[in-house]
Amino acid sequence: MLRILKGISLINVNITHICDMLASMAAKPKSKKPSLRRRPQQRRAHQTVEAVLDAVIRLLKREGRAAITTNRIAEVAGVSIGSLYQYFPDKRSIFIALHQRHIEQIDRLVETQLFKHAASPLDVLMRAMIEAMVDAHIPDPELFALMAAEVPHMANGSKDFATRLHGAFRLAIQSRAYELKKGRDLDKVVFVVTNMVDALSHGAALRRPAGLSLADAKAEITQAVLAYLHA
Amino acid sequence: MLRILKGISLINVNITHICDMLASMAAKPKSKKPSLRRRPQQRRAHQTVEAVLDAVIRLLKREGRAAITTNRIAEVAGVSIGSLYQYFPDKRSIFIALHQRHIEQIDRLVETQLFKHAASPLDVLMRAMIEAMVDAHIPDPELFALMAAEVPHMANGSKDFATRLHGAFRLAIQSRAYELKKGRDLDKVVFVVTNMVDALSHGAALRRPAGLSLADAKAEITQAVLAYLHA
DNA sequence: GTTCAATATGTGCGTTCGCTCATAATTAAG
DNA sequence: CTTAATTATGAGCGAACGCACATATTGAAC
Repeated sequence: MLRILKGISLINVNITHICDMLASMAAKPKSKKPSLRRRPQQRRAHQTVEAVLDAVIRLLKREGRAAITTNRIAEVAGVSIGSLYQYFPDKRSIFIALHQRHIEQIDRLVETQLFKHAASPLDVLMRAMIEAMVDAHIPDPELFALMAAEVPHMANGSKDFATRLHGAFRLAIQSRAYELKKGRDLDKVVFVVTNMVDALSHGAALRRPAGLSLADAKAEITQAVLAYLHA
Repeated sequence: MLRILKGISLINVNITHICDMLASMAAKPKSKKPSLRRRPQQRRAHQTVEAVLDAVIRLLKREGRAAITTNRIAEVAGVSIGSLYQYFPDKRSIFIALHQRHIEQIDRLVETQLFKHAASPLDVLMRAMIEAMVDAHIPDPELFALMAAEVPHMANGSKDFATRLHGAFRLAIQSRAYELKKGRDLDKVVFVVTNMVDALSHGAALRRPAGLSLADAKAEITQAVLAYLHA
């Protein structure tokens, strides 16, 4: 998870200046943007980084998007603004780090289901993946919108999230293609299923009507996906 | 100098009403001062307002979110910053107006289909609504994300967009409930269908894979929705 | 023509915000 | 202990931005 600034075995040159120089000089060809400026080595440093990321989420929920300023983040995190900038080169990198954290969480979840149900039929796997996805979006439903807005076009180092999710579902469906009716276009199917699950997961967490329980929502989403797959 | 931007406004928004709304909204704690914001009465005033709204879209597509500042909006619109603030009390109100414009466009589209297919079976109506929705999101796919980020919690005067879309689909499905199997929960069905159509419309416009034509995407979305409805 | 309201202009003010830097405190290692 | 690396601090700077205001221009009605 931690991106390392490679090649800084130099003695004690100001790392800040090196990063700034690299950023300004090679902004075009070097798309490799580390999310961290200084690599935390001690326990308290890790705590600082985590505190900052958590503070963003807390601020977002408590005071809304407009309140998310670097000074306020540091304040809510209980660290000084200077400490914040020891580890994050700029404000955007904070969102990128948060984004990566989220991506890796979802990624782990999906892969766990793929592995656990490696021998299960399509229906069982789909049900499991949908349940996992919905659960994953329950704690912080607004987080997705925040990151989609602040991390423009997934310009960070990691691979585009939608593409990865796409790949996971492609894998899941492709290996069970024999369960589908002959002649169905895999590209279309994967496109529709991925968008369905992603959108309905967010919808279930964020816009679920009052009278609809979470379990019922999951079941209904599953029904919809399976109905399409078996059409 | 006044430049006339010949953007074809998709809809015939009543700017007057928007401005009235904005004015009354600004006066939450009983403003002692009359509204400073002007209500456009002449043709050039309407052109100014439209030019501003169009400029936001053009800026978003050409230079991204970060470039959208009030001064830059005025510049791209070919209007002075002073003129901009003659009609919009603050920056956020620009996004609200844009949001309103978009909502009314979609609203009109959906209602048109509801009316046109008042006597059609569910399948025909659904197909028409899906095609209309996809078409509506083709011109400016990134606009949705922008407004979702800038217009927090749909705090404007009009009714929440998702709720209205929800209502339209409820109407469409409810009146044709006899086509559905007995015992299906209308709330669940409407929830799933609305989210499906909305998300897949955006997906088709924004994330459609290279090898998938628009027509094919529409057809596949329709198939998915109908498969679920007839499950 | 005259007159006044409506509209247009853009300089610049006040504020906010991202971020730097000099310095101090803490920890690790010898 | 000493010493050096790591981490923490926060006042404040420069830039950008939202927006007001004083002024100029245009349009409509007579």
